[in-house]
Amino acid sequence: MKIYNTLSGQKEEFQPQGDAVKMYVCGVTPYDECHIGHAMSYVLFDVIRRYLEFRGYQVKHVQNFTDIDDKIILRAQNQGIPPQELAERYIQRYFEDMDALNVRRAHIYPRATQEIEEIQRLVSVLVQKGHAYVSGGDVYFRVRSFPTYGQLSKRTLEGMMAGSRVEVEVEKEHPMDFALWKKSRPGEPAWPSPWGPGRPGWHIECSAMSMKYLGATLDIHGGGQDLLFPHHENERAQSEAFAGAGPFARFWIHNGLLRLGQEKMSKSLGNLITVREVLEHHSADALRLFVLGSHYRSPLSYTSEALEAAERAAERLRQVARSGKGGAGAPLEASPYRERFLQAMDDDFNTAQALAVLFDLSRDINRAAEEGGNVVLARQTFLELAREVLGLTLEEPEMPPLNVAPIIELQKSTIARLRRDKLDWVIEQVGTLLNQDGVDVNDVRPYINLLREVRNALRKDKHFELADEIRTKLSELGVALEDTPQGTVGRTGPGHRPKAAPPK
RNA sequence: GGCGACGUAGCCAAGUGGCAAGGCAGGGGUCUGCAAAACCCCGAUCAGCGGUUCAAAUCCGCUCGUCGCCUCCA
Repeated sequence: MKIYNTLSGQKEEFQPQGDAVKMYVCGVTPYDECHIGHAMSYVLFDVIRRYLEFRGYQVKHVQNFTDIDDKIILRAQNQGIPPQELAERYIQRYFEDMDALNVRRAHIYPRATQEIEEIQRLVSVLVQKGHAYVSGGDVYFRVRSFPTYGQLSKRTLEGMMAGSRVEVEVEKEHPMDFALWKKSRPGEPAWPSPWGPGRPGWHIECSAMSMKYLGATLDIHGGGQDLLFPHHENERAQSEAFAGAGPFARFWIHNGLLRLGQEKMSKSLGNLITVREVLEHHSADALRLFVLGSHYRSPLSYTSEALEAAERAAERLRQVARSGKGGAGAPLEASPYRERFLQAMDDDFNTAQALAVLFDLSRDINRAAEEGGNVVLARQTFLELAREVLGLTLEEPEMPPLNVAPIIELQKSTIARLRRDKLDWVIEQVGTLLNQDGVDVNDVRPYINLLREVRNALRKDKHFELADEIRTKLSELGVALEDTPQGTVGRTGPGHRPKAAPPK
């Protein structure tokens, strides 16, 4: 298995150092909703973890919450609530969103505020070793004490200075020195420390937490490309300076960033689309397919059209998951597809190619089934790869919120016409059902089923005009009816909006 | 200004030296009462120019265009 390592700039053969793969992924700063850039990143690392596990590795996955920082403090002040309350709220949101996306939970979710002691221990040692110094209640890391500073992000101290957007601050020895510990201002959260009351700087919490839970050398350290500098560069410097040895991480993995239009989607630009918003209109499978359809190191542009295309692609895969078992003919041999899939994933997690294999397999399963071949085992392979590795559920999308009134209306008009056609036995059934009261969205399903039954009866008697009208109207309501040799099936969900949708 | 990435069919997107994956959309068929689904058939010489090579989307150079990081951000 080869993985592209940001540090070396090339693909390297991956082997964990011990029995378990030690994987640390930078988590969120919980002060706002998760947007789909987060979704992209965590879905990718979810697939990476899933694949490692699929390959037989035991994975220990740690992901942090940086639950104390300037933005949390500021926003909490604006809302008049304690910072911890704000952080807690968005941590819960994070879990809800990621669960909805079928992202496996990490084994440990440490939080910066619960690791203050460990953080202070690191800072103390760095000061002792001469890698950090105290300045007016702050503690700074001395970048010039770490010879390979800049190696990860491929830049030099000189180069960074040349940009000269760096503000020169008098209390620092070097402009690129960064805070390990920040003196608290009045009203801000503060913890007592040898350097006075304060709080951790950004970066140090990740070093403290990763080393505490995973040891001095990680197998994999992941995050978005926007964290490469300064966050990861600094993390690496302080961690290796602390340990007095390296590497801090054997493989650095960075995902490309999600764009909206021509720009990066980011909190600072305010061009956010939240995970929640997307899941209102699309299935989690569609979002995963959208993300996995391109390479994780490339930037990806979000458009609603792309999501809709992914939804239809998801529907295609679901179709395979739920279709028949084929016949008793020659079985479809799935191992070649499996091989190709693994080969793609082994090459730096080429999910786009792996997905192409899955689509090839889908087509061949359908074809073999049509020709009477046995596709039971082939489908098993298909489901295993799609579900376990790519984290797709392939389940029917949730019933969308349906407007009950038009469906009842449709029933009534159907009944009226049935009367005309003197199909008394149907009327009786429908009438009985209509007498129920307390109808709400959750009671819609039986009505649909009833209409389907009515329609089938009509079809049997060749009343196609009315049968088609029922189908068309249901379709407009977001309910698809498909006549198959096995009978009529009804489906609802985001993938079933009518093709020629009425003006939105 | 410094560093880096990218530019492949209508759209999205793999492919890094040897006849250009896959998805969506579109056209033509098969099946079906009709639809839907499914299956079959149909599409690009890879931003432009020059070079290396028997052979380049794939290597080198230049040009044009887009984006990212350099400040908080997955």
